[in-house]
Amino acid sequence: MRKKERAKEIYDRLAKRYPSPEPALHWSTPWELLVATALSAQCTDERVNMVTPVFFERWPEISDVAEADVTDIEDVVRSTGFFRNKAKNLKAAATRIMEVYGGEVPKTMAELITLGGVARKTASIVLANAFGVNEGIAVDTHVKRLAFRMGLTTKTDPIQIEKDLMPLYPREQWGDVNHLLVFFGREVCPARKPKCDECELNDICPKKGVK
DNA sequence: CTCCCGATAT
DNA sequence: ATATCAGGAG
Repeated sequence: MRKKERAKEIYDRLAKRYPSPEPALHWSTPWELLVATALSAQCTDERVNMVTPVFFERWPEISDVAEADVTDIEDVVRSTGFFRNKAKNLKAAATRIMEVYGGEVPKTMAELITLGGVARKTASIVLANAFGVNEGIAVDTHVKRLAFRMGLTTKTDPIQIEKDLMPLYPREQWGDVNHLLVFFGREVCPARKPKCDECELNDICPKKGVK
């Protein structure tokens, strides 16, 4: 089976499994999604969802974060790991949004990645889910692993993987490609013990039973 | 390439 | 004890 056909088959089967995929992170505004996604680096979404309510109760507005003491932010986000980087980045991002973007989260990839701690992955998540804009495919640890195992890429660099994936799917599906691969990665094809015996992609998986 | 880094499963 | 979890920057 050709790569593009396999890519479509993967999407169709997973879309049937997950009819209305939505982010597992809890959020209600573009800023909240940006914060939640930034905190999710090397951390489970479950833990992020424990931290963000505390974060947004303490600093409800972007301006509150811009003016907050970095050590206070560190205390709140500590349990998500990389807490010094995350606290510093969020304060810097909030400050830049206030000073440069009039207090509104920018709606383009080019602008979003100028914020501290926001690269293509986080920007793609915010754009697709908060603004309904597909400028890229968010390549996180799950997308990276699934794309490799399913033979959709041979690369290891997320930017290169994204370039391999984008031509395989119509732009309007880019946001869902991320969701579907993330959910399926978590439930059926995790890093350690993939459940190949109960996998509905088993017959089209180049790596079935391997690794 | 290295470093950042806590929480949890194995 | 080690690997992994919705990454990003120097």
